[in-house]
Amino acid sequence: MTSHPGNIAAPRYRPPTPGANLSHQVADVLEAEIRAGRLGADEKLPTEAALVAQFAVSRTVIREAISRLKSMGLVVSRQGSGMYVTRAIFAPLSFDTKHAVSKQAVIQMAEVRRALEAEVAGLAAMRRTAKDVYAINQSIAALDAAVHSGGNGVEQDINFHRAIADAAQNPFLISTLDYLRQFLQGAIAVTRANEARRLDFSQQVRREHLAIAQAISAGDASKSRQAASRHMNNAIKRIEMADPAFWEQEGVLLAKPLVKGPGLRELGKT
Amino acid sequence: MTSHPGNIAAPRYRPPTPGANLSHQVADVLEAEIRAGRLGADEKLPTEAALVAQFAVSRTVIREAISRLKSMGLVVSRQGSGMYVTRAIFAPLSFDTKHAVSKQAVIQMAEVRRALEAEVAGLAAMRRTAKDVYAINQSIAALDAAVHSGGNGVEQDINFHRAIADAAQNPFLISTLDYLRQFLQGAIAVTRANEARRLDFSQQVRREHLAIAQAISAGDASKSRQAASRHMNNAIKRIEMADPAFWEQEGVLLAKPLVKGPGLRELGKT
DNA sequence: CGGCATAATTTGTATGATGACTTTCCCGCC
DNA sequence: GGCGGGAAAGTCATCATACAAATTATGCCG
Repeated sequence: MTSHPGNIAAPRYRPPTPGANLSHQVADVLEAEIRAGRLGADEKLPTEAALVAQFAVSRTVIREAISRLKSMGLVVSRQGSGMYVTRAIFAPLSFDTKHAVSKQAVIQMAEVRRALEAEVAGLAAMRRTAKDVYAINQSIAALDAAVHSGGNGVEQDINFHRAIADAAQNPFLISTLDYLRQFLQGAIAVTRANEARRLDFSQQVRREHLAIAQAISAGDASKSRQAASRHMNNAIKRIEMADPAFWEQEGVLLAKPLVKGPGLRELGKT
Repeated sequence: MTSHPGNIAAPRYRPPTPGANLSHQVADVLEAEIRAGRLGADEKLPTEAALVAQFAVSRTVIREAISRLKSMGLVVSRQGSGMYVTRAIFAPLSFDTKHAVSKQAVIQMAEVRRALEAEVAGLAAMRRTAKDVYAINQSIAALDAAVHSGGNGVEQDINFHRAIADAAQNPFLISTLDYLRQFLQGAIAVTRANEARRLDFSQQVRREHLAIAQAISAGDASKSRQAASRHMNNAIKRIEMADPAFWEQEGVLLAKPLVKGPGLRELGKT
């Protein structure tokens, strides 16, 4: 508490989240209120002035707290009217990876992916259009070409699986797989690098891909599921036998930025 | 643009996200910078003063924009030092449900769940401990008791599946299923309400649950997968034949608040 | 060259003022 | 009495300034 004049501000102590700044604390309290269901389904929050009084902090703090809630989508505000609780109170999914990501974590994520890849393969077999089949075969060809020209084919590998997901016609499966890919991209790169050094590995991966594509093309959902599941099983095995030294380094599977520009020297005044 | 004295503020126009307030726009630009990989791996952002100059807005706006980025986990700030880009740049998963959630969307989400429930059942069969088996059987008993005493058993149904997920020993599967449950909770309630009116439905659900539990208990991964998959398949069918009138109302599967308290009358001064 | 006090820098918080937009309410008119 | 219009109050958005608190840089002195 500061000692500015003109602000009496009865003494208060702050149990919640002691190691954070004020706006963080206020935001946490308000978020808890909203998620708990108090603080109504759709109607308005107390005004800024009221919150200032209740929390005994400045408008700055209140506004930054509200700003957080707005960015979470829990609150919308209309100028001149007030601030309103949104009813879209779904907490987003965000894997907890604060401790350095271990090999075990990658394998566990790959287990999630195994389930989803089997599902999309099965659905793709039932729902694929001629265009889907074409896209899948195209992506295999692109992968072959990339490998043949010396690339690691990570991007093409990803596109292959994405093409299958597209054929499954389920946006939620697609976005969930996209989410997982953020974490597994690094592992994919490692295993493909391994495969590049072992022709037999590379060939086997190609056979697995072809098996999935053919089963989907034939419309055999059960066989597609099996083929995809087997592919992911083997992928997990390949991860496990990857260079142990690789897993030592910090932040293995963190998506690396692709480019590194000049910063935002020229921004803002667009 | 205002006409306050003392702030020259060269004329500027703002193409990005025209229908939003300034802090939102600034936050969007900065977020794009960070996600694009410009604006470094770990080092510091321009100071607030510099951003004020570059964007030609007030410090309030800059701070609220940064506040959003902090709540997203893209930025951390240390008083006296500066603001730093975090390297945890994983975008969280957040299903797009802005258009009224349709029956089709629920079924698609249930497809995602089908894949994951089969996976957890299979893993649970391989990894379950004696305690896990006990917990699963307990949850079935609790569900029976709830139904017998006239409840709909939604909570117990959820606990049953959660017990299985726990046995699978994969935190990422658990959290992904928890995420899905937010959306499907409403649908679960509806189908269970249906089952309550049809004794044969209720019995079949119970048989399906028992089949899963027994397969897990026996350590038969393959059978567990099949049982779980079959259960979810039937669940989807039960959703499809649910009262069509139900799907008319707005925001069907939105998790309803459990309690509704007095608001934050007494908050802040804790 | 090292250590320590001090200054400069930078984020955190508080406060007041103004603009823009919305809602409410009152007052005159029909 | 009802209704429309406009003023007034309420509210969020933005700007500006000041000070506090923490960190970092500086420079003096031994």
